[in-house]
Formats: sequence, structure tokens, C-alpha cells
Amino acid sequence: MAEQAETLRRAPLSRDRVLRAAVALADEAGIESLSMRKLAQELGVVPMALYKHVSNKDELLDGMIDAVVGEIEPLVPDADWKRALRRRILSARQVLLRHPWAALAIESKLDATPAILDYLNAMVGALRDGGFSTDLAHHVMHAMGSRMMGFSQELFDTSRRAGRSGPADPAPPATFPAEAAARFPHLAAIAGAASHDDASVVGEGCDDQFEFEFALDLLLDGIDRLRAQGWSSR
Amino acid sequence: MAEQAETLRRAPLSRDRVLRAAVALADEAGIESLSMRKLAQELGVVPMALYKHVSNKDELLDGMIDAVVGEIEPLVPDADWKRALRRRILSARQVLLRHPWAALAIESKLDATPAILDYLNAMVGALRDGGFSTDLAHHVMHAMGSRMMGFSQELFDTSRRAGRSGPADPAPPATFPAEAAARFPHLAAIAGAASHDDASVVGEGCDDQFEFEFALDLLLDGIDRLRAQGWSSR
DNA sequence: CTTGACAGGTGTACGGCGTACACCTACCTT
DNA sequence: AAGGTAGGTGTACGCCGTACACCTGTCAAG
Repeated sequence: MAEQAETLRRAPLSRDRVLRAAVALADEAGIESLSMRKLAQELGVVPMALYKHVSNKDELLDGMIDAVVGEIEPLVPDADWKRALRRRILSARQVLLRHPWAALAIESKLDATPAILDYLNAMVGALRDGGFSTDLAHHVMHAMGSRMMGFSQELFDTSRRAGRSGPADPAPPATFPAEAAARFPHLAAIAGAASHDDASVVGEGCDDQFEFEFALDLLLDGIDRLRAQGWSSR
Repeated sequence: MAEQAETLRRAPLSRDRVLRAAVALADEAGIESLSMRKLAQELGVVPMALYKHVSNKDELLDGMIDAVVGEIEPLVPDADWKRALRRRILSARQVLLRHPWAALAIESKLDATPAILDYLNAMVGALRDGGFSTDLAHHVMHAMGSRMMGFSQELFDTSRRAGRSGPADPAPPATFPAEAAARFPHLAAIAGAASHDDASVVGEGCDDQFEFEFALDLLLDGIDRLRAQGWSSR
């Protein structure tokens, strides 16, 4: 009777509920602490119950990725291919900022998921519609790489550290640690530069949104130049 | 006595020997199957012995990364900044092709290792010497992102599948699986294009080296254009 | 020559992980 | 009423990283 109440209290599991809970857990605790056992606990269920809805952890990750990719705004038709791509890529970036674990998860996959293939397929379509040859479109996809999906893919990624370690992060050092500054003077100088738009700067002296758009436009403009001069293979 | 012989047969462990064995193991079996236990076995030693030379698995990975980064050719001084960068980046790419696990390992690290900081610091130095303002150099570093380290960071990475699953790989499908081609026509078209230099093409119709250089030059040329027009912050 | 510190390899053990497999139970169909 | 089926349970196995106590050979100081 108490058990019956217990059973009724929680909604029945479903692939969708599992995926949603997994994404939420990864968002707030970091992907590295997402385990089948913790996820099951979160859902008030025994670990093995999950396997009735996902076939294994890898497939769970696939589902999570597809869920995230599904949040990206669809391509809006636009006579200007550049504007269309730019807009969707920036939307993708917003999504990936909400789910900091997703970029790495996507990159670790050997094969793209259906949702990603859909996304990329549409992007290629937009290029073709914009007058790109198959060949040039091909090279463009490579050149954009994962930036096509909104990754900034920095080497020094300050944003990624998922799952704040507490209510108050222990104040990340605003500048280089001085000792390091001596050893890497050029990096220190660069870290100090940071002149642009101090308002939207987070902790470091570096506006990630600006940097992303800077790089994105650099690529898009370069690509446009190739297209305009009627680039053909090689 | 037999034990003594056993003890003498193998060279004593050292941090360096551990790191080297770890890199070799990751190269041939894939990073995901590199465990402290397997590594120890490879070295003819009990797992805990490793902890006398590396403090934990994470620090082992740091050491492996530094070892790999150390293989990259140093910057050769060159009056032409573009040539200098290009050359070193292509060298980095060669190294990462030898160690397919390294790109992801580097990207997963939250903080760069000393060797990486050294590498990047020198690259910034080359930019500064080439006449870049601190600000522009900063943006360039972001724009290049991990391509600065020789990553191609593809979404559809055919190369990465580490540790061949057997002597003869079961013939990767040279073309799109047909069913997928119907669903993602633009991607299929692109995959088919592949007109350039069929000689150096691996299995897919796609020359990775060409694509990497294409993207690299697109970026470098765009950057050069900014520099030439005396770009100042914003 | 003894002693004792110390560097480095060993053995055992713990808790966490993914998941195979047998089970049970509520419900739906016939 | 009978039986199939979808979905949650319990137990167990083998792998992982690594804490901790231990042993052993080497070498310097007394």
C-alpha cells in the first residue's frame, strides 16, 4: 500500500524523462559525474531500470546530444547565406553555453548523431542555395570545423568548468599569477590587453562573445571572398 | 635468485619510462583503454608502483601531453611571421597525427600544461615580432583556437579511431550508406565531391591534409589582411 | 661494521563504475 | 480466466583509481 503510493508518486519512466534528467544532471554537476547510478537515484529508481529506456551509457549520451542539438534554432530562410549561417551558428553557441559539457561530448563521438547530421546537412544546403559549388561547400565545412556547431574550442577555456564548486567560486585570478607572467611574457601581455567592452567581460579580461564573433566573421568574410571570385576546385 | 634476475631484467622505473610507455600504449590501444593497471602490466610491475613516479592518473595524462607537445618542432626564426607560424602549426599537426588521442586529451584539460603554455607563448611572440599589436595578437589567438595546436577538430573525424581493431580494418564504407544519403542529400553530395588529388586520399574521398591547409591559409590570409590594414582594437 | 633513513616496488582492500541476467509484478488482450 | 508483455528490481561480476601498510635493497653517518 505504501509501496503502491510510492509507485504512483513518481511519473513512470520514459526515454524522454531519462534524457531530460541526464541533461539536467550533466548541466549542474558536470558530465564527469554523470553515472547511470546517480542518474537512477535522481529519478528515484534502481540503476538497471534505465536500461529499459536506453541501451547503454553511450547511447544515453547520444540521446543527450540529440536533445541539445534539437534546441538550436532552425535555419531561417534568408537570401543572404552569410546572415543565415551566422544567425544559426550564434544560436548554436547559445545552446552550447547552456550545456557546457556538450561540446566535448560531441567531439568525443566517433560518429555524428542523426540530429547533428540534420544540422550540418541544412547548413550545407544553405551554402548551396547561396551559390557555392559542391566543392567549395565541402572545403568550407572543413574550414569551419566545429565552429559550425558553435564551439569556440579554445585551448584555454575558462568557461567550461562545469558545476560550480560552491555558491561562491573562490574568485578566479583576474590576472596572470605573476610567476607565470615571467615565464610566459607574451601570454601575460595578451591576457592583459583585453581592452574591448569591459562591461560584458566575465572574470578574466576577455569577452568570449566578442572573440567568437570575431573569429566567425573572419572566416565567413574569407569564405565570401573565395565564393565571390568564383572559386573552383583547387 | 630467480627473483633477483627478474628484478634486474627490467630497467628500474622512472617517470620518463612511465610516460613513454603510457604514450605508446595510448597510441596503439587508444586512450580509452589506457588504465593504470594495464600500464603497470606493460611495464612488468604492480599497479601501485606507478604512483611512486606520477601522483595520479590525471597527472600522468599531463605528463603524456607535455611529452607529445615536446615533439613539436620549435619555432624557426623567420622574418615572415606567416611562414613561421604555418610551419610550426603543420609540424604540430604531424605530431598529433602520430598521437591521435592527444587532441582530445588536451581539449579535455581545464588548465593548459606548461609545455602548451610555452608553445602558445612562443606563437604570440612570433606574432608580436611580425608587427601585431597586443590586441590583434590576442584576437588572433582566439580565432585560431585549437588550430593553433594543429587540430583539425572536425565534427566528422574519420582519422581518430585509435588502435586499429585488427590487422585488416573491415573496409570503411567509401561512400554514404545510401539510406543516409537520402536523408542528408547535401552531405552526401559533399562527400561525393572529393575531386582533389585522389592519390593522397585515404579511404573516404577526402584529403585531410589539403583540408587542413585550406582552412589554415584561409585564416592566415584573413589575419594578414587585418594586420596590413593596421587593425587596432575594435 | 653497524645502523637507520629512505627510495621504490608489493599486497591487500575499498568504493565506484557499467551492465548481464534472472526475477517479479501490474496490466492488457483474448 | 489465461497468458503475454512492458517495465521496475536484486544480485553479482569484472574493471577501475588509489589509500595504506608493508617489505627490501642501497647508501651515508656514526
